[in-house]
Formats: sequence, structure tokens, C-alpha cells
Amino acid sequence: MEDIFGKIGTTVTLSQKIERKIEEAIRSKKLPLGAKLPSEKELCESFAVSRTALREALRRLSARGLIEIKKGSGMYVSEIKIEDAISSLNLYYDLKFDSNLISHIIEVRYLFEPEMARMAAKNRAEEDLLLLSENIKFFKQCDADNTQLEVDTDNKFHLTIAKATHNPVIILSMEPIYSLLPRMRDQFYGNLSGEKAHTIEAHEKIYNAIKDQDSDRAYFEMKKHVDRTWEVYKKHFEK
Amino acid sequence: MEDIFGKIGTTVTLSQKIERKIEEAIRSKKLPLGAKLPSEKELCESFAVSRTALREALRRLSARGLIEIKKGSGMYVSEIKIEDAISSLNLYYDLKFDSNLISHIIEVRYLFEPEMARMAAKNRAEEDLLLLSENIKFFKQCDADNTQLEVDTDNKFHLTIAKATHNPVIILSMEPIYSLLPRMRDQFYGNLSGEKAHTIEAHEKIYNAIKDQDSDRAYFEMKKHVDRTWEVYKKHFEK
DNA sequence: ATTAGGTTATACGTATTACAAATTTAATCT
DNA sequence: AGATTAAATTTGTAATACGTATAACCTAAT
Repeated sequence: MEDIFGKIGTTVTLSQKIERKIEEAIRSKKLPLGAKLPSEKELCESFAVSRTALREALRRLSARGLIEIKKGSGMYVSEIKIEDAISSLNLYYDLKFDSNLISHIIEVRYLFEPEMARMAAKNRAEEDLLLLSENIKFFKQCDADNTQLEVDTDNKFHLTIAKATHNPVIILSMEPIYSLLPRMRDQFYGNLSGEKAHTIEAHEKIYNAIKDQDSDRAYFEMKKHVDRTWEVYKKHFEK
Repeated sequence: MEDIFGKIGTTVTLSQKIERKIEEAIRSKKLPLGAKLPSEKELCESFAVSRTALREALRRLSARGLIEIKKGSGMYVSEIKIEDAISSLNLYYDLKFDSNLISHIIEVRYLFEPEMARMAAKNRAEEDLLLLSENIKFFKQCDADNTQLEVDTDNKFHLTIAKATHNPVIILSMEPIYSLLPRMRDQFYGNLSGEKAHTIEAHEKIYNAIKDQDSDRAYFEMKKHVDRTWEVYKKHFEK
């Protein structure tokens, strides 16, 4: 097929082209982490573009976390922070947030948390145990009227277990999900108050299994726990 | 705590302030999805800033996928695409990619895929079955020399199962992981050739279980499959 | 009445120039 | 040598101008 009349007006703007070029240099490690980019003036000359177009490209790159711009100093290749990596995902969930998404999130927890507890039992460090036990203690003496704090503490318990897997991929994958749970508080966690005693007991059993590095028991106890949470959720949702 | 000597030179640039203001308007739905933003000229007047600062803010927002800018037409609140949401995560993984990350990814698959197969068996549609069966057929008649294609096809099989759960949260969480697997091809999947017969058999068993909506069998067959993959990986890695 | 064609107003893309503000570097002084 | 000051460098903001894409409107020919 001859490409005589191929597209001309692809409307890929100049600043986007510049953005891609610099991004490619970073991805290919030609610009290693922490490296200082040439100044705006030099880059303008290299690319033969105006400062306007160049700067708009740089703004995009900094918005995505690839570079850090320091006034008066220069521009540096930045290590993408975890917050940057998941902020887009968080924003996505934030805008898509509705009851449908809630049930999907509950479902994911129901599905994955037992396996995560299993891995946490294998890989947990002393530090994780400390965090978990402190969390339980705090949860116990938590003001019963402060539902919000209770739910957040509960949520943190589960997130701590995710982190105790010491698998960064799991942590990154699950973090956006847990950061969404506080938003679900008002939606249905209101009737959690009657569950407090059970929650404490369940958390303690899970904690002990993880402490003993008993993977199967950690799995089993967590499964029991999320199964019950699931029931509570369903019951509440039927109203 | 008195904030007498709080930071002054936080160097929050003007364009960042503008960015936040517009972002907040979008998050709070004051600017609903698809809404047309005021023109640059009007926004400049509203915020009382120069076009330069405003445009740099807009570039950031568009880089993050919150708005879409159409030359000659205007700027519109954009539905954040899934690709936008996970592109940051992909970039993060891309830059962090090393043998350590590989083993963590394998571990995550090992951990979650059986449960995902279980859910897929429950929720799969006819369309999913078609995709899976076509994938298996394609894999069978795949040129044995073309390792790359084989691995990608294998990868796609598992991604299709993730999608067959019909849980968008799972899909979003797992997509970045699967998009990383092709990069692992050259690292260790080279010795997969001897596994082709087994892989086909395993995939068929998994497919049949999902087709029959036999959740437990889907879980079991998938677990057997990933366990073996794990063994192959470990064996290869010991070399 | 419909449609092809052109006109015009609007809106975003790029370029240029100028100056402000923060930082770094170099020079100067003690 | 160390501290202080001055100069140079670098990014941030502003203002103006022109290019180019889009959409709405108008006109004339079919």
C-alpha cells in the first residue's frame, strides 16, 4: 500500500514530541537517576525549539514524576515515588467511586487477603509483629463512638499485613485499594459497631498465626474473618 | 505548636496552584465529565495570571489525563482512561526492573492466580471462553522457534482469565503486572520450550474447569500450573 | 431545499522578549 | 582559610505576536 496521502495533521504537538524524547532518554538510562538535565537554554538550542514549547514538555514530565525542577538550580531526573505511581490509580478510583466499585473492592479483599496472610506469616519481620500488636491494642481502647477511627484502624491492620508480605509488587498493587476503604466508611461500615468484639478476636487469632509463622493457620483465620465481613456487608446491603 | 518559623520558601509555583484549583473543581464534580472548560483567555482573567502560567498548569493536567485539549476547539474534562491510570505504575516498574522484581512478580502470580481462576469460573461470560479457546488453539500452532510469541500468548491466556473475573479492580491491579511479563521473556523464559506440551495440557484443563463453572477445579488446576511454573523458574534461577 | 464552498470568529500552539526570584559560583575582604 | 558579598546562572512569570485548527455562519449553485 502506497502511503501517498497519509496523515499530515496528526496534531502531535511539538511539546509532546519533546516530552517523548526526554522520556526516552530517561527510560533508556541515558539520563541516569539523579542526573542533572541541561539547562532550559541549552535544551532549547539542542532541540531548536522555543522556550515555551520546551517548558510545557518539562511541566508534563514533572507532573508525571519523571523529573524534579528546582528553581534557580536546575532539573534533575527523579526517582519516581510510589505516591506518584499510584496517584493516578487513586484518582481513577476516586472519580469512579460508587456502590458498584465498593462491592468489587470487598470482593478483591475477600479473594486475596487470606493468601496475603499466608505469605505474611512466612515473611514477616519482628517489626511487623510490633506494628500489628500495637494496632490491636489501639483498636481495643478506641472510643466506640468514633466509628471513623475504628474503621481506619481496622483498615490499617489489613494494610500492615499486606506490607508484611515484604513483596513490593503486592504492596503497590494493594495500596490503592486500601487507600479507598476510608471512603467506604460512611457507606456501609456504620453497622460495624456490633462487630467490634469479633473483629478484635479475629485480629488476634490472625496475629498469633503470623507470629507463629503458621502459614496455613494465618490463611484459615483470615479467610474466616473476611467471610464474616462479607456476610455483614451483604446483610447491610440488602436493606 | 506555633508555626512561627514555618516554611516560607516552599516554592509552590503559581502554575501548581492553578493546577490544584482546577483539579479540585474536577474532583468535586463542579466541572463534570465532558464539560468544556472556559477558554484560556477567560481562565487567565479569572485567576488573574499570565497565559504562560495557566498553560503550564493545563499541560500538567492533560499529562495526568484529567483534561483533553483540542486545538481550535477547547479544553474538556476527560474521563481518565485505564491506560492513564496504570501508565505511571508501568513506568515505575519499568525503571525498577531487575531480577529482584522478577521474582516478586512470579510470586504474586503464584499467589493470586488460583483465586482469580476460581472467580473467573464463577463470572466468566461466553465471550471469555471464546477468547481462551482461541488462545489455546493459537498457542498450539505457534512456531516453536518463536519463543517470544509463545511467551506472549501464554501471558495473554492468564491475562484473559484475570479479565474473566469481570472485577474491574482486579483487572486494574493486575494489568501492570502482566504488561511486565513480556520483558521477562529474555530473562528466564528461554527454557520454556520444553514446557510447551505441559503448558497446553494445563491450559486446557483450566479452560474446561472455567467452562464448566467448576470453581474449585479451576482453582486446583491453576494452582498445579503455577506451582510447576514456579519450579521451572527456581530450577532455572539456580544455574 | 440541499449542498458545496468560502468567510469569519474563536481557541489552542509556538515564538520572542523582558524581568523577577532562587540558587550557585566566583570574587572579595577580613 | 573562612566569611561575606557580588555576579552569573537557572527557573518562574508576564506580555505580545503570529500560526493553525475548529466550528459556526453565510452564500451561491444545483
